[in-house]
Amino acid sequence: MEAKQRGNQQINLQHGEPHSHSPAYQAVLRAGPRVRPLQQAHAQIVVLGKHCNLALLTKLLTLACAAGSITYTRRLFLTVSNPDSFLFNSLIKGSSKFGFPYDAVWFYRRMLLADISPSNYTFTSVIKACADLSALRLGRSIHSHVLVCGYGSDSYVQAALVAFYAKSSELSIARRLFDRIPEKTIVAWNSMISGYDQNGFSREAIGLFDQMRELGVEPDSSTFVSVLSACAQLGAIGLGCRVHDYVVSNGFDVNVVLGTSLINMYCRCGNVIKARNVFDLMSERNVIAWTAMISGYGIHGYGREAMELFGQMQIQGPRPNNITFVAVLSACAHAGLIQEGRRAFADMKQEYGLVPGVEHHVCLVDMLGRAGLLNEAYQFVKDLNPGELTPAVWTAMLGACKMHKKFDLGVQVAEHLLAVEPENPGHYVMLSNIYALAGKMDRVELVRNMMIRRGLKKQVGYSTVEVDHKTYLFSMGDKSHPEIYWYLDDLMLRCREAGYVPAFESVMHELEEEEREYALRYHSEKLAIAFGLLKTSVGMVIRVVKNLRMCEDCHSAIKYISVVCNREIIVRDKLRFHHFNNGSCSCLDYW
DNA sequence: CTAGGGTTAG
Repeated sequence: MEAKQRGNQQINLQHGEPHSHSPAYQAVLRAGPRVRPLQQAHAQIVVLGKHCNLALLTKLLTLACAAGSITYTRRLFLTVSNPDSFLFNSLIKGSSKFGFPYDAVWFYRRMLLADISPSNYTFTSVIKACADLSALRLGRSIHSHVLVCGYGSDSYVQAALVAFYAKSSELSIARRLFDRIPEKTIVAWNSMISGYDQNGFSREAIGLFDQMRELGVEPDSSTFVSVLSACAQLGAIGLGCRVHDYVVSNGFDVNVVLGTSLINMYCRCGNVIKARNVFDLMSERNVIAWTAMISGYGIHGYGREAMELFGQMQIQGPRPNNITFVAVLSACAHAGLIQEGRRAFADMKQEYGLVPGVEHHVCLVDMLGRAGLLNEAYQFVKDLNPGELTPAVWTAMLGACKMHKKFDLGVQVAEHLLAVEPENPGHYVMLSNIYALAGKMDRVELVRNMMIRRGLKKQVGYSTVEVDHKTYLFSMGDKSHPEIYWYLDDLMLRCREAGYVPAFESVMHELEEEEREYALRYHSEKLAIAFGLLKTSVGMVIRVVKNLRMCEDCHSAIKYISVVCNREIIVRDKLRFHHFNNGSCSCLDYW
């Protein structure tokens, strides 16, 4: 109320001359969001004896916050003798907006201690801070405070609460709250849809989007961003394209965020050309947009295109950051661009002053390892600081050992990993695969028993394929579509006639000899491809998404399938894309 | 003389 009255007064002042501002106020305005000038302006305020003027101090504090110096903001705050609700709301808003959620909460507590009642404005900001922190307990208590203060039906507070519960992984609470909103704003819908998406529930995100459309609620660009992200996760290019068409034909502005999600969607659904079209048409491109496009080339194995774009970025684009270099290095790793990768890693440190993290080390080991430079990879690992020797780096080293059948080192690394992360089933699978490659079946058995004793299971692999805008999911030995089995049996026979030889060593260790070919034959990606071939007409591309990495046998089999059926098959596995056509794969067996 | 809420990309 107090605020409203003061707001009205402000209207009367609107015709005042700009120079009616006091010198102290002008000094604050001139300083802008920069710490040093603000300090000088503060000194002036004190000299002029205006240090009790709350309006002036509020402006000063807001700018200090915007300048990114929360320490200075807090110091200034402590000099204010009797802060009012205006000041607190500005501070809470500023800290949560500029990335200081802890301070937002701290100021909120100070506000309560000062016996000043929070408003709906206060709550939206402090709930956002809780969401950023995933601070479930705190958020819950603030939620009850919201109800006590009578703001439970404020639409802004409701949307913030839905987002908060979703970001704290409490999706059912978020949903219950959402369902109870009688008049749902577009932001409430967006909060719930993005909540599903961010927690990996892509289908639920899309389902809610459909429901929203059925009710005639008009989506906005933020809705599209979440839906496109869900499409990207699922590889649902059909829906992705429809969203894109809708955006274009309804004249939505493709801003940086929306453009970047389109790029990401097209790349992860297998269409880099369309992604590049979107990139070229964007009027504003920031570091995130460039990085998305570079990473898109990388996961398709188009290393040269990735490096060319990166080169262009260095000349006329925004400054690359750590994430850009992850994209660049992994593009090099997947395309065998060793020299370029080494160079980029050096530039990252020397030219850009960036500090490589775990991901960069993993990329480098991966790159050297794939290329067969095992000694160099191992030397690189040994040269890292003890603190940088993370399991992820060793896992990359282990992958290289397996790929190049480096038995002794592989066993050594795997045993180290088992000691450090005994709960990670992936390490056991790797170790047993290495033993299997070396023909040490007694050891394979040993590792398998150890895994069982510790109650560990390997991750379940599954694949999806899109037919007529619907996605179908398959897991190994899946019996949901019996009609594909005879087809697949026949198909594999034709592949064998064309020269395909099953790679038995790719089978997981727990199987008996005679079961092996069947286990291979019914891998989820083969089932999904068989289904796709059966249900789509000649000439249509088969697109499959797998949650894990493809095995070597499937990779070889699919090359033959592409010949025997004369079809283009695109498989996205956990790491990258494989475009199969005419008996070869775009990864050139370099994966 | 002060703020003006919630959702969104690598």
